[in-house]
Amino acid sequence: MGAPRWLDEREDRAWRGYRRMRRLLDLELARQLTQDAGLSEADYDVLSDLSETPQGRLRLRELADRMLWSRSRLSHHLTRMQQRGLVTREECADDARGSVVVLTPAGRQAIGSAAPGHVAAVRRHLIDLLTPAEIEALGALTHRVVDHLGGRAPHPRHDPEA
Amino acid sequence: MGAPRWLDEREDRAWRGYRRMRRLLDLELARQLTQDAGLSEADYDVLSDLSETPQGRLRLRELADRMLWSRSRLSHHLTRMQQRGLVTREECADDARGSVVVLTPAGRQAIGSAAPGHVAAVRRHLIDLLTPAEIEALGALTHRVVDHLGGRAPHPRHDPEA
DNA sequence: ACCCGATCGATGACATGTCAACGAAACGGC
DNA sequence: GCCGTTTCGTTGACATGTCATCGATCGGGT
Repeated sequence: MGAPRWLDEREDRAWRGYRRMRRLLDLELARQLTQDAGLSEADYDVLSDLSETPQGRLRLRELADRMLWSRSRLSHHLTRMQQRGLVTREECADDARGSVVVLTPAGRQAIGSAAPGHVAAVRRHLIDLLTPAEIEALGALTHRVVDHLGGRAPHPRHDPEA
Repeated sequence: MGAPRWLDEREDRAWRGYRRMRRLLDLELARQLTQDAGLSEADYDVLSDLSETPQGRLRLRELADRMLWSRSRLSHHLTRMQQRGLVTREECADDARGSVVVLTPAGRQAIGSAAPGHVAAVRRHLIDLLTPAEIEALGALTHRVVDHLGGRAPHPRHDPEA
């Protein structure tokens, strides 16, 4: 590679802003969730994805893929959530290797009461600060990047080699 | 609070896109850094911030604040980086409590050889996928959010109480 | 039916991040 | 100067994430 093309002033501003926003937003949303609902962001995401399915049940593998988590991470995390009574595991009917993650009533309750406050915080600290055009632009740009990156294997897998 | 104002379709698209982009970009950049330079993103950020100062030296507290890290996290991380010879600690002349983090030659070397590849990856997977208008918008919007959130205490401190 | 490679999920060792507590030093009112 | 408060950085216990590995099962080719 020749001389590296550094970021110009505008690019640098966008990149730094992005990273700083990321961090601050994370801290604030995590703080809000813990305080108001006793959930971590990870907990919230698991419950949220589960509750978006009609039955509140998903194969572990399916859930991991949707969340872009490793199966290992999800397995560990579910063990902890299970101990708190938010989810349970069931054996999978059509695949004896698999297990199904199931939302418990307590889990439904938890996500139900956490969601309004969380969404309000997302609005207060992000969405409501943006113009409609910016929201549109953010949607477009992030999805473009996701499509660009998403083509690759969903997980840290060794690429097929060049 | 009354009925929660959920996100409408466009807002939801932006929010989900943001979170997915975040995750994918992280995975890819971390992969690239580890593979090509043997550094984690955390390592890179520490070295990067240090190398942006004229002397390659910063008070621990100052560095932690810039990075939005807790002092504890930074202290732990520096211990590990120190063992790898990337940084050292020196006593602080004007404040006997303090310590100064100093970039070693090896640290300079590391960031120097990692930077081109890292910037190239940032371009390839983000910046170069955006139009100039989008870069401008991203810069504006992120900085607005940062200003909004940044007013609060830089760290998980108990708020002065209402 | 049988193999062989791939997939599923769990697990343990280890890396990293958080949180509360600490001792030392600095600051500020008196 | 002295005392109480705050700040600085470190530390240890613990929570969380990663990575390599495992046993079980699945599935396709023959």
